[in-house]
Amino acid sequence: MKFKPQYCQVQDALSILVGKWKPIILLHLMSEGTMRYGETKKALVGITPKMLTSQLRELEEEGLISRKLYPEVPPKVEYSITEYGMTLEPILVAMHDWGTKHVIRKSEM
Amino acid sequence: MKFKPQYCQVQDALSILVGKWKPIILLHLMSEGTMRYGETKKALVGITPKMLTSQLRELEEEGLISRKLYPEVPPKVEYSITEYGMTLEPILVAMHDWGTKHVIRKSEM
DNA sequence: CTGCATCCGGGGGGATACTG
DNA sequence: CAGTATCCCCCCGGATGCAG
Repeated sequence: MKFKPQYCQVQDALSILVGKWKPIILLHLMSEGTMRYGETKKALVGITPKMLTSQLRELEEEGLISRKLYPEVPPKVEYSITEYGMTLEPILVAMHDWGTKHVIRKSEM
Repeated sequence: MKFKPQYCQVQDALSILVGKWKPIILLHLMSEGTMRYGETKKALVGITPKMLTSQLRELEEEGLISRKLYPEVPPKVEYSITEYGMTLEPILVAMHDWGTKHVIRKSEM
């Protein structure tokens, strides 16, 4: 094994992904490319506007996604993943694979 | 891209790894195999006994690590990673790789 | 040596209502 | 359409002290 835990930056990756909706937002943007606010809201069943906005803002501040505002009426905002955001793909893929293989049976608890 | 976000279990993996010290504890146990309580405490600079215990307990409850108590005086407790815990290795490796490549410059902020 | 008990503060996240 | 504004609760994580 080639870990050097003492120099471990695992926490950095984790801190970026922590947030109830962040990983799934990133996955959506990775596969869809670009999505509008309402589009994302429909995709994330159960999310409140406040949460969606805050999660998007934090992802944007980290440089993982970009926000493009069209000065129109009605308003139009598009979110897309950045190159930097794409670097997280291997992690999300690993988590996605793990999640599908090791389904947690919380419904039985 | 082969994601199906609507069936996404990414959150499951994330929820298991969330905890200030969990990833690094798992990495240590993955590389060392077995560690005593005090050994782990020395490895995790700055952790308090309470936190170490709580994180270990939660990892144990998830079935990721196992706890072996030796009824001796003084007490001796050994923690080791389980097979189930090892299934998280790809995720932690991915996060570790990402972390070392994309070092976050928070010290400059 | 390996914990548990207690007190405490901050913030992530939920529900609901309102706005340019 | 794309968000704000408020209120509120839970629980993570820190500090300190005690115990078998």
